Amino acid sequence: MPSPGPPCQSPRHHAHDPHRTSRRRQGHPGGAPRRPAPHPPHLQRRHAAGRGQGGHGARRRGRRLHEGRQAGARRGRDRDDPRAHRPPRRRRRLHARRLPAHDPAGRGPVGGHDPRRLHPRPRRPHRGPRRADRRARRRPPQRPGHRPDLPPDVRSAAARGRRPPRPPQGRHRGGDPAAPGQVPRRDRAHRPPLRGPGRAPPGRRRRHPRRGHRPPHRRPRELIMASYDHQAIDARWQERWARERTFATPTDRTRPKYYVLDMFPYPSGSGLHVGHPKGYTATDVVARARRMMGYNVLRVMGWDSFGLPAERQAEKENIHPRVVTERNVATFKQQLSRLGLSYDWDRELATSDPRYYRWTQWIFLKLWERGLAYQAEVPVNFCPALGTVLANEEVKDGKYIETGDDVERRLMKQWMLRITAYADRLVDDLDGLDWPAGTLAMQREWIGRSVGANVDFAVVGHDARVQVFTTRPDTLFGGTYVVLAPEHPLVDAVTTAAQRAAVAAYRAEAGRRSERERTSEAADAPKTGVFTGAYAENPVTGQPIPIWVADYVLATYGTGAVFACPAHDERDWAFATRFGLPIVEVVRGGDVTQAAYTGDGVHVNSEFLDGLDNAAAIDKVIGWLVERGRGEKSVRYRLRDWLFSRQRYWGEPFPTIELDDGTVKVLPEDALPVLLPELDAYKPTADGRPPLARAGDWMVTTDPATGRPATRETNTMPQWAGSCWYYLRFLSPDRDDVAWDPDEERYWMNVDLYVGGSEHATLHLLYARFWHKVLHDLGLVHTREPFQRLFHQGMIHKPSFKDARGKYYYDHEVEKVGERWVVKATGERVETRNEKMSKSRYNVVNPDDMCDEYGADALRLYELFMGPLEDGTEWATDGVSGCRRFLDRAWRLAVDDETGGPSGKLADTVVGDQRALERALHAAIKRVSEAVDNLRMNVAIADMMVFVNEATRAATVPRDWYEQFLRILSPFAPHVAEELWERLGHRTSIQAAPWPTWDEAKLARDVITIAVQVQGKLRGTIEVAADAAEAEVLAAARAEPKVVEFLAGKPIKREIYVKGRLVNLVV
RNA sequence: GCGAAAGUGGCGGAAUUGGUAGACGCGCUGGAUUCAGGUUCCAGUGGGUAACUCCGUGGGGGUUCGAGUCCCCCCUUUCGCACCA
Repeated sequence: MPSPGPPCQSPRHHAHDPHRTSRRRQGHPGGAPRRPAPHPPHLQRRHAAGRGQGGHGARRRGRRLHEGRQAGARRGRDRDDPRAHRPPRRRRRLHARRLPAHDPAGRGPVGGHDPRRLHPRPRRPHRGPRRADRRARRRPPQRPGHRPDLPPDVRSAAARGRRPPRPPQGRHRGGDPAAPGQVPRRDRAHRPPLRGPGRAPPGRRRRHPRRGHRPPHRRPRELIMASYDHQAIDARWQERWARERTFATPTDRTRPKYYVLDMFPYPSGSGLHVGHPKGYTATDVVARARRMMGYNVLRVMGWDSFGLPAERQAEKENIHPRVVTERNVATFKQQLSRLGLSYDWDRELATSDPRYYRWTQWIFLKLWERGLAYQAEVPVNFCPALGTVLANEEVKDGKYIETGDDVERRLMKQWMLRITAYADRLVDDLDGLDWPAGTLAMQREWIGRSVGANVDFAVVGHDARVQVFTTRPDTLFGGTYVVLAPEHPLVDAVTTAAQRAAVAAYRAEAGRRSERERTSEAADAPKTGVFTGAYAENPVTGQPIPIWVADYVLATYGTGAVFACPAHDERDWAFATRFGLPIVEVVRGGDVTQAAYTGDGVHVNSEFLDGLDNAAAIDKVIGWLVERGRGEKSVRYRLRDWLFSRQRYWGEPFPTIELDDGTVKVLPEDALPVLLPELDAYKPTADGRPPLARAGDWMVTTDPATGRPATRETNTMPQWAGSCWYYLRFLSPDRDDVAWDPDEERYWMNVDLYVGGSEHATLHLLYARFWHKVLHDLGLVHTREPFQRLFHQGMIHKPSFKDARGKYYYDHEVEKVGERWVVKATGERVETRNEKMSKSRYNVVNPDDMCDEYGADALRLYELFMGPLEDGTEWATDGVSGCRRFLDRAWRLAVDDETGGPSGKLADTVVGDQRALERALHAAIKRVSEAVDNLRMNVAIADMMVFVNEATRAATVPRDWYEQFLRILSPFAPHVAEELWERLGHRTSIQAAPWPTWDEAKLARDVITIAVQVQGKLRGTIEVAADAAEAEVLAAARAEPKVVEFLAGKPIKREIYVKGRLVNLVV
């Protein structure tokens, strides 16, 4: 898909972050191998870091040094990196001990003594940076992420960024000069010196994030405690999953299948931001849960890797687009890998790989064979800035939707695909799909099928007829004039001498206005037009009516001519009123002197149509016209054929040649793939031909059939081509003899769940459906539609800061002064808006940073916890830490903070009355199970939190219940879940454990609370047995003291009882 | 302009689809633990009020015993479409 998150796309964005680009370049000299090595991500990382001098960590640190006053302190702390001189392991371990949680009930693993007494130096969680440290570093006032306090938002810097230190707790700090409100808590200068050598350095990982600088040996396992070591655990399980091929696609065919697919990304140079993984995480939860539920799951990832940005970047750096692409893919893959997504990486594919695009070319041959591909001299949208043509769909308001570059009309010979031949099926087959209603509507609208009639109007005094298309032939009796588009071929012929000058002037004027102006200036602009002096004969009344020329009639739609019925069409009404043309009512229902009436109604003034409603009148009049040869039924579409060529290098070459006599023919299948030639430049040639024309040797060829000289096509296919069928290639990506294996296709298709952004609602999804239907007609796929269920994840937003010139700033470059935001350096005012995250808006949050700091599981949870999957929400890094705390609590249920061993909290049996805990467990199982279907992940996570809170409060937790919980947690937080599962003694992956089931009976309560209302207002609650009879409940309600008070002795007129919910007493 | 969706605490969001508004998380307040920061744990947290209570789901009407939920009008935001005959 060209643009997963549109903004990452444009090459101009690269310029904004030279650090990153250069860092990447250093880290991956020569790009990454195409078939990635099977190394787990963390290992790859190490390699990468090892290669670049200094490694990425150093580089990044260097960058941060510029970021403000925190830098000095940070650097200082780096210097006494305690890891440099670690104490012997044993001692470390003692220091690393975590205090046992306070146990109010006096039970638990605390034992007879308090280790604190033995160790004057308190230990702190060994793992995981402490929150304050993180916060301080992560978002010093000048750091990004820190300004959630947008103008309307009151939780401002005062509350967060500039929060005063906690007031002294008692007298210790009574005399502290650092009085509350004066000294930012994060100011390290005021911190007492801390921690001995055993202390784990807080924030360590942040300063030496993933690349390089890893400690020479791994932290011993027993030290992984209360706050679990996410770095070690994430890496360990990712490595293990890769080694054991845990997510390999199953080959047995006895189980039901589930094909869950993410819209594959265009690997832009900007890398991922936290907006990308939202959909991927959701599908990962579905995939992991479905596996546990016994499904064979196909879960794959690939790259939509042809495309303009790589080509432009290649020009800029003077390297091959392939190199740029490989570099970007390596970055994307590395970032994705850290999230622990359960892809079968063996099936990774890239559309720019000749092994892939060979088959894209092959499908083109099929389209050709079916007569669906043709060349035509057509007016195209040419974008001079890009040097290429664009499909209609890629142009909006005269600009390229991706970059905003201007687009103009030109006549050029182009490849076209006859998608219009499938228009009806593309509309009709939408009916069986489980897609968002809005997307279905957009597709229907885009295809724009309208059913109506072609009607012929004879021109008075000429041997010519004007054919019009109309959806309302029933209003022909109200047709009081005819309008031709300015470009209509009959204009010249019919215009009278007297009107010739006026018409010519009008046409010249209309010609000067671009199509864009004419359409986008919209319906509200006053209508313009000019009379031709000619008349046409109304085919039903026989009356002569004037012929006008007006640009509200489009030359490109229908027949370029309409008959006007001002009484029942708003545009005609506006035009007729302006130019004093007659308005004749033919459908009752409105006041046509005031406005057009477009609704249904009884026909009048219409002779043989009188008394009929719209539908019946339409039928009847068409029959009447057909009988007399004056018209016919007709269906028109807004959809046009698909302009399928681009004047670019980095795309699929067409498998076609042109012979010396101008004949165009396709190459045979065995000539595939037609490889892209190597070039030394990727710009168009001096004479304006596409870049491929630079490859003289490649271009000149012979017709394999006849041996005659021929030239190759120098256009390439658009980026949509590769994404039209990738879901099929995933079925057998390693086969070179077929595009996909038919048996695999029969088993796996169609895609059960397809998740991606709504920006593809029309383009990609329409094109892919079109190809799929062609393949279906060829017997190559067995389903009519490719994507049974579609879901759009919402966009993630963050505040952006922009000055009057449109320049964006990072949030650490601005500050809030009073109610306004200004640039720190210059004091210039900036405007702030919540915008979708993108590199170009300087408001991205990098998932790598989140993984470093909170771990992949916390990030995954937060992505889904933020809100409904389909909604856009504002990113709040604090929310990630909340999810991390939830995981920590879940961890502590099983793992003792003190020893790193079993917590002792897990019991073999139920102890006492634990029905509340059991209810929470079953509620969570139910909610999570349902979420796998309805994708309401946020509430599912909330219910798991309830269980953990409940379990934390409990003295003991039945081990079996805890394990059930771990299993439902595992799709969301797989690393932690696997680790805990293993620590509980399981040898096999939690992925192999069956999905737990819930019991509705366990969700019930014996005693329920009933709300009691008087006059509909809540006055009290009563507790009754769940199975209490109505009379009993009502009696209890009437007896409730508060209720008695509000009844005030008045007679009860009515008693309403909603079982299990409430009682309402009406007096 | 047309169409669709949505407006709920300081914030992100719940609410069994007409039945106790504010689940869960963030933030905040207090307490315990701590030399201390942090962590962890406990308690609190829609607004007004000393309290009784009253007011609260964008605004205004309405239906109903009962409305965040249904109906009508208006406002705002987001996304589509933009003279498609």
